Amino acid sequence: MSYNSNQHLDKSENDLPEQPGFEFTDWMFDRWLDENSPPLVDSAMYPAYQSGEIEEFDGSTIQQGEPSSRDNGREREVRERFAFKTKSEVEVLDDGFKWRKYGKKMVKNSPNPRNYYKCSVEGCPVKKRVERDREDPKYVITTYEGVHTHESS
DNA sequence: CGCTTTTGACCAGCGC
DNA sequence: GCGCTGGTCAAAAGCG
Repeated sequence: MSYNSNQHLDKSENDLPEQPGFEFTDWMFDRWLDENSPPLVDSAMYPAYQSGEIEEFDGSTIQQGEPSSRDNGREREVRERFAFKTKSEVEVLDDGFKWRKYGKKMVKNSPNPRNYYKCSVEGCPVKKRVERDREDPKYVITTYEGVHTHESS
């Protein structure tokens, strides 16, 4: 497969999909945000990722990366994580799942808060994190963590 | 009424 | 140790 994750898709805000029930398409792009970045994952892969059809990208497993300096040799729970950036004025994008917000934090180096959500379906472990881009407030950064154990809606 | 959101408290890891 | 930071909990408030 050949996804071009670095390509900045230039679409206007009018191109935002209808809600509800929009699908992840190429108007989004994604990337990991910290220096311990796991491989880039194109948001176009999301549906396949979600359904478990793919687990790899560019030969690397989509997960939380190798133990980094932060892990300091300890065991780390391996979870899938998945981030992308979106041009949007609304932070909460309806992705077909039901989310319950459970936290809000101010992050350093940014005037913007970060919001923590959890999937509210029975025992579903998926979490998501939403924040605005530090230096370009027109963008919203969404990070999914985990895989849904159920269908959407 | 049954959920969600809000919000400060709490906790654990890490650097000093 | 202590304090900072990022992540989570939970009690109360809010809303359909």
